[in-house]
Amino acid sequence: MKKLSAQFYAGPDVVALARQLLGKLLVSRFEGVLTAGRIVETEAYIGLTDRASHSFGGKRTDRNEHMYAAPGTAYVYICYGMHHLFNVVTNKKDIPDAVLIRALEPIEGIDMMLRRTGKPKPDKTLTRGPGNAAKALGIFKQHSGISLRSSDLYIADDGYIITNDLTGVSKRIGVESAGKAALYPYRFYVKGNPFVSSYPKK
DNA sequence: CCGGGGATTATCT
DNA sequence: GATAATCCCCGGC
Repeated sequence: MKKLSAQFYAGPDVVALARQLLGKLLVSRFEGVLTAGRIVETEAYIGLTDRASHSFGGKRTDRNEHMYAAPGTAYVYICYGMHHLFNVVTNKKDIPDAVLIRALEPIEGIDMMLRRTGKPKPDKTLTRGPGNAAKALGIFKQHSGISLRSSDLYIADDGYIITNDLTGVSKRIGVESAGKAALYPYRFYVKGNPFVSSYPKK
């Protein structure tokens, strides 16, 4: 099991990277406690040209500043006033592409995840959805800007493979107001996995 | 299982 | 003052 390389995050195609992050392990080691989850759902945001992105058109504010950081940086922001959402910055510095981690399958440190989320016992809602996933790993807005090559928060490859026939693709969730961009097929998920936040309607 | 609506506040206009 | 890359609970089927 090894941390993803700086070169991985520097890839120029954020949509391809979102697909490749499926099956990887997101690991946090805050306060000496290891918690880890397998990534089972992601979404790509193409910073400059994607109306659903916080950095569309080159918009740059205090809130989204870390989208412009070096590849392999964490971008965490608060949504709906209460949820902390974790993203992986990719491409080059000053190109604000990012991948939103939408769901995890709990792997390690489940007791700690329960304590953080206040849930009485593990169930499929523990790490389902981007707000829950970040909460279970103890990721908050204050972690925005830290490197994913650090020892506190990183993504690792343990050799687990998500085959193409297990990979689902759909439009992104919660971006209805983004016009045409709302229909782009930039969401990837592991078919049949109970921690995936939702499945496309028939 | 599915859809509707309230919660709750940082951020931007 | 309005909006938001969400979640949970509730009711209906």
